[in-house]
Amino acid sequence: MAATPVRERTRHEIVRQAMRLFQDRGYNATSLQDIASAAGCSKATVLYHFNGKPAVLAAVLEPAAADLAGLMDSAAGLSQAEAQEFAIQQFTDLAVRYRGVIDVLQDILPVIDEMPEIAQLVADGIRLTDLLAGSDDPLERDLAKFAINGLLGECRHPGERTDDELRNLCDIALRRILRSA
Amino acid sequence: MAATPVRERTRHEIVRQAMRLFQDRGYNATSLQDIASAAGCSKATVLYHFNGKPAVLAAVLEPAAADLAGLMDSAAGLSQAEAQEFAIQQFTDLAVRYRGVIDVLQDILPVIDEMPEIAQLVADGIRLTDLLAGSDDPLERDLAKFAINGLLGECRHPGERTDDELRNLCDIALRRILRSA
DNA sequence: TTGAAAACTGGCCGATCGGTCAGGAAGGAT
DNA sequence: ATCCTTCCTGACCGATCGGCCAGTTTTCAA
Repeated sequence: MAATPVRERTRHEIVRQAMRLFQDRGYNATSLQDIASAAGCSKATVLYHFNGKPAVLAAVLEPAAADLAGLMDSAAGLSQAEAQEFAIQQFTDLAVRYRGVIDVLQDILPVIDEMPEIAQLVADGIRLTDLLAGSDDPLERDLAKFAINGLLGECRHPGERTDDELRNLCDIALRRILRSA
Repeated sequence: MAATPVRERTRHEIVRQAMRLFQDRGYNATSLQDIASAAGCSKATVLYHFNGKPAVLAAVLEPAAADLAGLMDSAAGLSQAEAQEFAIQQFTDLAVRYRGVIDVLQDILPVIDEMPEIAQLVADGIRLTDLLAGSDDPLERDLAKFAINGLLGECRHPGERTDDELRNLCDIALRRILRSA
């Protein structure tokens, strides 16, 4: 088969279990041993495939980071008003699609600046906030940050809401707080 | 002097330094040794005055918890509409007054249910959410939770905003999202 | 001044953490 | 079957954590 399937299979299982555990207990409360046990391998194997615990986190966040980066590219040539509407729609969609992953971000925030592995994701997130603001007014920018914080918190406790319910809630909340409906 | 001033003096210094460190680095990233060093005593002394690390956290949160509890008492006999307006004003005020303490709560959230020491604070916080909703409509209740999450996040990074700026931002954001202005 | 209570401390404990390393097992091309 | 690469592991390391305890110092009322 293409390249080495065994390598990818193990890596994928590690990432899958890490995502599940990060969601359940948070990043800090999940040890490499926890991930290894859940993935059916040894802790040394996890560290063979990933260069440290932050690298595992980066792998977990990678699909969301890639989608967000693509989203920001698409918004490049838009006007401020267009970009805001685009951001509301696409970010709501992104939040729903990666609701579990977003949940993981919660207890990384205090040390997120010390994680070069996800610096691009953070940078894109900040740019998205600017788009959401739809204005250079400091108040509107703060409100956009307020909205994102609310949305991040709302993605916690997955399973309490269906995807459609979450999508609807996010859309309403963003439009109320951003005054663009 | 009244009772034992030496005891209270040490306890107070420990709590003061713990609050500062919890704000700066977060609860989990702050060790008992860090607190002890900052307070100018030994780790054993911290554990002599407080029955474990969660007890230190509870002491740090205590003033805010007491004010919140009093606030909930005051709202007892109000109508739903009155209670909502009351909640918006008082919670904004509370958030500003204890902005540092609220910041501390952030990285406790994943395990907040396993901390009996602050169960009352959590319970009052949930009741406050109900008041803010101003309605039994599930959507409005979710939006209230959304607003609280946004406000919690906004209290992060103290010092970037003055108290008045924060108060104004919270008031505007709450009224926009709760549709009660 | 004295002696008991309160306040405090150094040293130690078991557990757990992320991470390293030498070497064994598995797998595929020849 | 051979051999080299890839994959994987048990054992171990140093550091750090929260917490405990025996014993010392300080405080203060009698």
